[in-house]
Amino acid sequence: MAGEFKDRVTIYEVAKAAGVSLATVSRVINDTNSVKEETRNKVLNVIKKLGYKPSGLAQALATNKTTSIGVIVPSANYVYISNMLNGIIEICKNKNFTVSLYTTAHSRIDAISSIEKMIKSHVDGVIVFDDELNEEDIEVFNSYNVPVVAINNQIVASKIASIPFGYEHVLKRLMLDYFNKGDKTMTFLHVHNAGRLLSRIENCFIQTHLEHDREYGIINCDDSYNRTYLDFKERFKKVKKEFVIAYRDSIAAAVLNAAEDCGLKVPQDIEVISIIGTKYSSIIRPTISNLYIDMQEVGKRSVYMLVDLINNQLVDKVYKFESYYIKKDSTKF
Amino acid sequence: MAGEFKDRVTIYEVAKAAGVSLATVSRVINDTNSVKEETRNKVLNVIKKLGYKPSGLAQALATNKTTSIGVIVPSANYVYISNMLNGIIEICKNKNFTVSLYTTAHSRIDAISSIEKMIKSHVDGVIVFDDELNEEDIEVFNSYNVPVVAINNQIVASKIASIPFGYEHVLKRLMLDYFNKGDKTMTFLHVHNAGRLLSRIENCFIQTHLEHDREYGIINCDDSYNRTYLDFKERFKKVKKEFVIAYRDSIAAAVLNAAEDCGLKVPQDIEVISIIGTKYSSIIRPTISNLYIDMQEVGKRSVYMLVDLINNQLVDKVYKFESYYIKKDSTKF
DNA sequence: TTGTACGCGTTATCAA
DNA sequence: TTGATAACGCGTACAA
Repeated sequence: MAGEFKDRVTIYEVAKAAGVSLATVSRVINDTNSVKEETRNKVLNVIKKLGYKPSGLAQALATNKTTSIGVIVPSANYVYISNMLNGIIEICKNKNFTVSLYTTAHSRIDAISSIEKMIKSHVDGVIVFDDELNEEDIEVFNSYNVPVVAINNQIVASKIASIPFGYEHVLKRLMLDYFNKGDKTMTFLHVHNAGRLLSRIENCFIQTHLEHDREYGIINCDDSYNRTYLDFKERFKKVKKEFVIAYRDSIAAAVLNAAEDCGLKVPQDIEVISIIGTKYSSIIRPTISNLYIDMQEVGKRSVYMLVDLINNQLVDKVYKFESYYIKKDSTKF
Repeated sequence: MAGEFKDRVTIYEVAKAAGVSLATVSRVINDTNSVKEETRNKVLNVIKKLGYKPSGLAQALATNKTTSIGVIVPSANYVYISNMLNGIIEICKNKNFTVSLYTTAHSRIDAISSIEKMIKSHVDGVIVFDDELNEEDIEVFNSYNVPVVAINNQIVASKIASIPFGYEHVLKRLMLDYFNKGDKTMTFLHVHNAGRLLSRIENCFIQTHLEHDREYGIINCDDSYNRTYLDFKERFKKVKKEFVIAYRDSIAAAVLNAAEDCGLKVPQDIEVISIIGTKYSSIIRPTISNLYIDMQEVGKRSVYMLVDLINNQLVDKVYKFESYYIKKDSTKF
């Protein structure tokens, strides 16, 4: 429609204007081979004058490398995920990779379609932190020769590396310790469809209680601050003593706020821990005891591993992150 | 190195296997023109059997469309930004666009290099929410014919749309109201290099005070919970009455926590508002009065506008988001 | 309805 | 040190 359309400058036009062949221009761009200083400068000047920028598309098509990676997560809206994302992006900047972001919103359909799109777009590698995708799905990438780093998921395959999280060990020790010194029944907040990590931890929770012949509670809870707050305001009308294990800080905060609003004391009456601690664990009052993994570091590490995987020089395909317990004011110990 | 390299299936192999020309395969893929039902099925079967996925690169090179957009923000680590990001991604999924994410970390060098990369990678459009980039920088995109939606930044140019934020109006009314009913001096937390939005608001703050011949305070503060908390713990040894205007929830929380730890009452002794409210305004206790804009909606709107801009059918190039005041427990009014 | 041939903007191989 | 020229994988007039 608009007549002022200004076409992209191509390598060919640069060559013409500089009076050389396009091969020479290509050499200058990639400073490969040797080009006479004189012609190099001539070409560089023309490039600057014309505002030429090589087409990443054409380069990618010719070299079979896009220097872009795909990242797939359930949502960008969780603090621990954006922390990870930030780590990923930071290292990608150093390594000159571009990040394409895909979210599943806990929908398997979205997850599958994301895989399709990534393969179509020739990403050089993929970082997966999403429970909608199982081992089989991830191996689809491999069949298209796309390396994958799977976070919170231990998979072994040729072009797949993984970063598993260690929560069970710490949690179990925490629980055993509490069995000795604590005075409350522990209740686990089960969230429907919240992924494998939470399930694993829930299993650990149950298992440990069974092994030691202890009573425990499990209650369903929405993955929402407001719902959980309301549920617990109701619950705390009857229950006056409880140790609650919540998935995230927001959920833990909902329990804490409900407790306070019901006149219960933390940690005397109610104790709470958050499994995935973030900086909000220290901001919210009372501060929330939590199991911590530095997600920014996870993000960084995942890129390091992926880049090595892409270059066929990754030695150790598994890099485990152990969580550690940070005692704050929401628990006694 | 590894011998098990499996090349990508191309349209040509599909054509050969199906006994048709590659043009026909292309037609089937894009269901353009008419293809006989019989041959279509034949081709589709081969596609499925071979696991063929069209190369986005080649398609993009041929059609001059990448169906990908670039998003540039200071960081993925702020809650209000990830909210926006989530909105952007959601609509992009609907519209079948891929999102490439760039962060500047408040570095102009990073910002400039992001622009370069986006242009190289042929993004169909860009969403800019970053103060490192000024009007001139953004017009670079235009010179390469890349449409831009600028958030929190009103720019007029042919292929640029903008989403300005309205804070001043609400803030001013709030202050005037407080001049009448309030009992404290207002202090503005100045953050070095925090961008135009905060500067604008600071100006409004000063201006309004001057106009009404009122005293006011401005203090420098780091964009960090911990630093701010420590600073205010020190400050509240002397200052016992203050109305503080903070940029974000975390910073506001730092002030609130410091006040509490100094034995000051909120909102009797200390009042606090957060300019960019998020869900944490309601989670943190006391809850934080704030100026709210639904950043998820901003994100969605920005994509709608960008897509229209790309298709040359955007009618209104400016869509303003007005903030509104949400009164919580950290202020009296 | 189908096939041929060219173009998209690069890199890379081979000669010169 | 340079220049032709063939890929790279697709879309699309044009012709059949």
